[in-house]
Amino acid sequence: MAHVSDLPCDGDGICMVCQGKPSPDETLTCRTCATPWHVACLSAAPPTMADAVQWECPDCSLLLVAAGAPEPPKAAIAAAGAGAPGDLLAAIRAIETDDSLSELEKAKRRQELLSGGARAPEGEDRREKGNGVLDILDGSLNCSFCMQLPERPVTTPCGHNFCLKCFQKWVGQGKRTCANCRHEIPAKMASQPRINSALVIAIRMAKMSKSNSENAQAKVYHFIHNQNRPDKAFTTERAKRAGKANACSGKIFVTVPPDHFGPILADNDPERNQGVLVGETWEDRMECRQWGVHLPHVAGIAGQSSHGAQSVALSGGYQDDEDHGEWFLYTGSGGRDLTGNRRTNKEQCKDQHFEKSNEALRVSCKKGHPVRVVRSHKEKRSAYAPETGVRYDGIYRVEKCWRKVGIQGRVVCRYLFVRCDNDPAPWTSDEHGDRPRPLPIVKELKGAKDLTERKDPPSWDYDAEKGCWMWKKPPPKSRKRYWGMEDGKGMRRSRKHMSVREKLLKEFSCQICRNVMNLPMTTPCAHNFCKACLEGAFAGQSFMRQRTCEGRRTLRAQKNIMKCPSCSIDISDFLQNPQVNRELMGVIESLQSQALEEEEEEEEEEEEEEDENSESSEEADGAQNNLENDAEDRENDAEDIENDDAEGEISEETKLLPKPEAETEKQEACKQKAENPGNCISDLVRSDTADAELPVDLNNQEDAEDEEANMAVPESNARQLRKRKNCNDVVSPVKLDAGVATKSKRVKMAAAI
DNA sequence: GGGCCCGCAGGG
DNA sequence: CCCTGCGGGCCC
Repeated sequence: MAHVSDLPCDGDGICMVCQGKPSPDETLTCRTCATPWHVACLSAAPPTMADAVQWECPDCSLLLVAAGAPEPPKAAIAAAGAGAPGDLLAAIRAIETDDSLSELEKAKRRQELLSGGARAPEGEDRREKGNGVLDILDGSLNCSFCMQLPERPVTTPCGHNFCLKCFQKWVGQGKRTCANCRHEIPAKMASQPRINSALVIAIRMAKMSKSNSENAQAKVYHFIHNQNRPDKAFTTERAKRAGKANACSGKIFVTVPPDHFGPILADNDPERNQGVLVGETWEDRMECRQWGVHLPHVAGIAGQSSHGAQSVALSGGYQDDEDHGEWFLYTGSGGRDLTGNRRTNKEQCKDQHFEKSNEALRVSCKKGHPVRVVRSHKEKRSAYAPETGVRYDGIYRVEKCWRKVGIQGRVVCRYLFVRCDNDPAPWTSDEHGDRPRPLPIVKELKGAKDLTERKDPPSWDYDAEKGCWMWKKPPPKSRKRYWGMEDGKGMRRSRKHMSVREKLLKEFSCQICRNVMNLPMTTPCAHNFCKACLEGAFAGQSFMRQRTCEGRRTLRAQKNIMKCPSCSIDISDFLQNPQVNRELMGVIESLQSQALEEEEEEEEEEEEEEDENSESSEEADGAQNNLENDAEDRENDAEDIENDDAEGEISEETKLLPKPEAETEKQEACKQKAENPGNCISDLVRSDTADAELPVDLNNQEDAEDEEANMAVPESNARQLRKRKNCNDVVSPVKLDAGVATKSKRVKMAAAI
């Protein structure tokens, strides 16, 4: 708009344009948001006194043209309790003229209205609609610009949420204050906003309908021996230094061949029988590799020049990369000086050509193969990169590729990737995946050479009838052998519903105390913590990552430096006036009450079930596997059932524990078979403590027990692995310990909830 | 934060 | 067998 340079007065009455302090006569107060503005510095001051009374500041007039929204967001305004933009204004004026309200109350109401309206009425029964979380999202979360639920939400340090695009537009106009409360937006956030993934999950949870169909299918397939690989990458003995830098890459958990194209489905995931879900995050490339998503642990492109490329990693290695989420421009590899002992080098000294992995990507482009994409936290310039670790973002296709002179002056290979996945991307609150979209206009194509575009129909394409992306041609035949486990026992394990309590812990836990966030705050770097953790007990301190002697990662308080506990970015400014993210808090509160209700319901159901035949489930499972009828297998089946339940509802575990004999028997067997009996003893001890603590509310665990609490969720999984290993072959204690560590450290952010 | 160094997997 | 590689830990 015209008011690019317009800025209001700050909290101290200082004009943000001229830095002077105008007298009351020289200021104009917006009738909508009540912000004072310096008349002399306005690009368009009202012509008459009468106009001045009715004057509306540039920000508010901007609000009403709904920056960033293609059309007036009538629906959102309707949801906020007003019928049209005019009604919204009328509502604001009504607040202004209400003498019964104090200035503070007025401001509060104005903000409620502007941020999408007041919360749902207190007395309303949320469950009646069957959409508990959605109700609290009824406007309270909306972006102040477009009045819709934030699309790719970003959170300002003052705790207000906006769409990424609206925010960027605002910042692009030179605005450096929050559109809601006028707090300053840090320069770093203005230039590099990061999507608040916890909020994405919250919004999607709210939007998601309850009809989550479970598609548990079992299929027979071949396995090859993968037992001789440790679960975790481990340090070689001859390495001079410890750590993953000198590591073996670890066991591959999925049963896809290394040249598998497309998503990794439940059929190929005997560990969990759910496949790799969009949004799943791992600590590093090694762990990402273990789930078969992107195999090379240094290279960015996985592929063969004669076959095609299966996956790419975006981790900020090439400055030419350009990320727009649903589409991005990728740079090929090569042309760098890697002489000596270097593995990477930022400097490009040679031209790139379509050869090796660059050619592999071109093959995928020509054939229209699906390419898996992971983003790493190392990509700092992209708003779509995860805050931590490596995240699977789904399937993309290479629509075009070409060569051009890169930023460093040498020729680079370039690829246009466009997303085509059946699941929504981790940054969008859409419930559905991609639809075919027109190709973006790429400016640099003008100066491109060696342009390659697909001529034949793609092998992976959208089926309009079925409404999903799928193979339209047979996928390229694998030239390699399967990874995978020798036994198929994992296949019988069915995917369990995740309880609301578990979802809460998984998606909304504070990264300091590891409990569900209490008064959540979002840092400018888009990490979320409890208010108390950030400013209370740890006031004036910050944290640094540190390894314990066992190699576990902990957070240690570091005095006098205020760095984000998650990413070590300086957040001193934020900590001076940290604000709670009320919207996120609303979602968490609602989920907490939902969890309580769910748990109550389950207790009732359990009581009912107890009357029925308690042995039937075990019998039924045994019948499915009549080919393997020996006693050992029967025992393993029982174990699988137990572990399934342990991974599911927490309350289920307590229920199932009245089987102490079976448990002890197995432990005894393990003890005898394992080289180091200590593992099994600790196993016993561990399960004992877990049992003892389970009835306690997980939220109330002491900080000192953090590590134990951390272990509690993935433990059952790790325990099962260890048991299985112990019963199948003899494993050295080093490998066993390593297995536990991997499981406890893996960050999982399953997008499908 | 930058430089150095390491093992490893995979392509060719 | 050699070369390549958008890792990762540690030291400075």
